[in-house]
Amino acid sequence: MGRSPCCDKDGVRKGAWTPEEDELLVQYIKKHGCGNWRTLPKNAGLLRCGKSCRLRWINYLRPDIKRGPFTSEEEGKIIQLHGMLGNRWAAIASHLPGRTDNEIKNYWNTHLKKRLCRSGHSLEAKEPSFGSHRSEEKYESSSSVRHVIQWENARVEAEKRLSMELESSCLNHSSKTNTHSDCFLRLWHSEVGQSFRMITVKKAESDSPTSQANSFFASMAQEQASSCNPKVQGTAGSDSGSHEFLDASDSALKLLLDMPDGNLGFFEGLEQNENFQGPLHDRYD
DNA sequence: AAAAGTGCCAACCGCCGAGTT
DNA sequence: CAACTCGGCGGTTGGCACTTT
Repeated sequence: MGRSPCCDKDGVRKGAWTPEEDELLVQYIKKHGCGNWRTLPKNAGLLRCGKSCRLRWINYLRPDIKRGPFTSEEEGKIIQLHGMLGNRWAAIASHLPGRTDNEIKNYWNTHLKKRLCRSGHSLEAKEPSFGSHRSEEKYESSSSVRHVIQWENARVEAEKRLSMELESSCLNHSSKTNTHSDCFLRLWHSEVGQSFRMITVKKAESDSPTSQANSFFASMAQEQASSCNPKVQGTAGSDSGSHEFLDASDSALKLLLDMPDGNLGFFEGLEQNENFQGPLHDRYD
């Protein structure tokens, strides 16, 4: 079931788009819409492959594209969403109107990732470089977002360690890994992790003056919780239900939120807890 | 002033899932 | 049911702009 190339390599232009090409593409789409990307370049008189046209339109020419630097609110959203969704740029972009997945991916790789790595183990101790921009100061001051960054760092580290461990366990023909890192990942995907995300949202709502913009996180978290865990699904729709759920995990979450950086020893005890059964159990066991 | 190094981002590439034939 | 097309996605890269030496 091989996949043929989307266009003939011969006679197809590559590289940067010229203003003339942009104009042709915009005019064509304005007139006819973007129905079939494969035939579009031919019909529009462009020597480009359909994919290239689609990308150019989506990432650059679309009228609703938002230009200019990312706001601190957008940065915060990206960090939180990346913490929840990982590298699912399209999903992240769908929550940031006017921003493209490519733009967000680039922004993450060139700015946010480096910043998070740099701040890595010293988030509590303010580094001068970290707080050099006003936007950074703003979200650094939000404890909820700071906690998400902590979690994001820990999660990325854990994923890294886990992949190394899985690799070495494959080499050693060992069937099971029960380590620090997958302990963290299970916690992240467990009810406790999910409720942490929800509480973070609630905190963000009350911390920030732009609570309306943050309210979408609540639904995101609910969505995540219900899709990840059937136990949560039953209560996801009702306010009272979700409150009960939050109350039940409250003490554990207080511990989590106040946990000093890198102190994963806390998780060891939770492994005994029956609630601490995230989807990763199925995934890695 | 020029070479080397670095950062950034637009665009490409290859893979995947859904839909169609 | 297999073969195929298409749109979409995420990872990667080429080249330009800027900074440093």
